[in-house]
Amino acid sequence: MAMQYRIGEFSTLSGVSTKTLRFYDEIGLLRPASVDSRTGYRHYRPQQLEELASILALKNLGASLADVRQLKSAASYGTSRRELLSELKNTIEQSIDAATQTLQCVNAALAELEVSRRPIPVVVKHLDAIPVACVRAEVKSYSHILQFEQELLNALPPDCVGDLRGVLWHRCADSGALDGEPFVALKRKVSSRTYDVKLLPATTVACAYSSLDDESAERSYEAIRKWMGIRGYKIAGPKREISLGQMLEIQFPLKSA
Amino acid sequence: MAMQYRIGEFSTLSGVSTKTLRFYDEIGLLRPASVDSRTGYRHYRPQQLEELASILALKNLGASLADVRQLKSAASYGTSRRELLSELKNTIEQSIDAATQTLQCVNAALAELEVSRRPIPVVVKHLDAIPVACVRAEVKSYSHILQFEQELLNALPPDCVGDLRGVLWHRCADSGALDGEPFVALKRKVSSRTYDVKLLPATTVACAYSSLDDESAERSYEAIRKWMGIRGYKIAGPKREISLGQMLEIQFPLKSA
DNA sequence: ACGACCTTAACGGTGCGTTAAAGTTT
DNA sequence: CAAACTTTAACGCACCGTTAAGGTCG
Repeated sequence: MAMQYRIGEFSTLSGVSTKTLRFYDEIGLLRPASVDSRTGYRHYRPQQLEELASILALKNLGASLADVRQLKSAASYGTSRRELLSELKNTIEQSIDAATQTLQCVNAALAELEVSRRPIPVVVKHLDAIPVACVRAEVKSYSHILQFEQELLNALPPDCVGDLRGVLWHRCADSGALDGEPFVALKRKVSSRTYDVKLLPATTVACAYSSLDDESAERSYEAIRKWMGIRGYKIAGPKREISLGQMLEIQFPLKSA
Repeated sequence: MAMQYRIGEFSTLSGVSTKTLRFYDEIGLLRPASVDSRTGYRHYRPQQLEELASILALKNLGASLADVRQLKSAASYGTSRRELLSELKNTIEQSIDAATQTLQCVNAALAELEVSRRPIPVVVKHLDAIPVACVRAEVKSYSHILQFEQELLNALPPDCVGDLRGVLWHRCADSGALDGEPFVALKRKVSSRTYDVKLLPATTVACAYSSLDDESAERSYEAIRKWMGIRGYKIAGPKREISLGQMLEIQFPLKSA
């Protein structure tokens, strides 16, 4: 008679709960050596302790149960095991990198709480390309750009103007002048000599919000700059300011990195 | 009229899927500013873009949605935010440590694949205390210990002998003699002069399996030693060998660390 | 009237923990 | 007979993605 255990004893011997053992049976990961056809009782054998140990060992290295099950049915044990371990290695390395990054961000957030009561939230976002009409202009003051925006709106047939509008800010060599480019989204194609029609490229941005006054906007700009600095991001193209009624959304395009 | 968006537009503006927005509504994390009572349509306002951003920012730092929701309803914003960030920091640090450990283990497993076709799995396990009867003996050879085990079994009333039995190996100063202590689990209390009755202490062990021959056992011993070395574990007490019919389970008690 | 929008409802995925109700063994 | 064991079944967790079936808006 071959030695065999019922599920409870196998559970205490292996340190794995009966629920887990039943679950492993259910998903075909570790089937009992035999099942009493009348009572349904599961019976395990000593060798299955080792089999279970090999499952747990892989699980402890981060493998999913699906991975382990797949490995058992694999043709060439050595090869696929190596592949699995390599994948696990990559996954772990990536997660360590990500966690290290996140840790720095948390530390930065804690530091910021010391100086600011209400830190300004910054988030990343992927934007699709947008067809727009726009005019580029150098202005001396921020409010001056609003005139150009109005002119742009007036020059467009009203039925093709989308809801989205804003300003692109190009880098100016601190010459005292601002190089802005108001734009409005287009619902359909138009063409004209008074304005440009182009496609704002798809991009990933870091963004934050502000109210309409300069001071608030400047705080948001600063928050984004700091945020990017911590994460090592670089700016990639003109900043965007999106009008949202009483609010402003400020976007810094990021290098895809 | 206050500016407001339907869920689809709010979704594209924020970069968060409509499904997620509905989910956040459902769990009370971000309620739309208003809901049309007839159609059920949700309406969002620009300010909620910022609110959503603050949610995403926390989520990106590893906070759970429950954490974020709790923070919103917290009395003292600054304090609880600091607490949350500190907890996140601890969690992240721990996960980095754990992942670093795991990474080393994966590397070790990869290295082992180069030398051994079938690595011996090693797992940790928590054992409860076990009441046992045992005799301690110095023997010259491993097989000699089996005689003591038989004597022990003969000396005990058969109805109090449990299924579990094995040998404790004490450290011997390499004097050429082995210091072993066969034991059997007891189902009820007994006492005698020919054997000791005591409680094997609860402990955490690293364990592996082998067949009954010396060579196989030695490979398993070596596997456990290597496994412990990588993880920096130290042994804490006599090793245990558990009889499992045709198999042997070898256990090294670990310092709880 | 058609397409693009919106709604609720329900399943899926990961790895089990946790009752619950009911049969089996000692 | 009671205690200790076993069985299946089903919900819960975290965070949505993904159909599905059916109203609403322009």
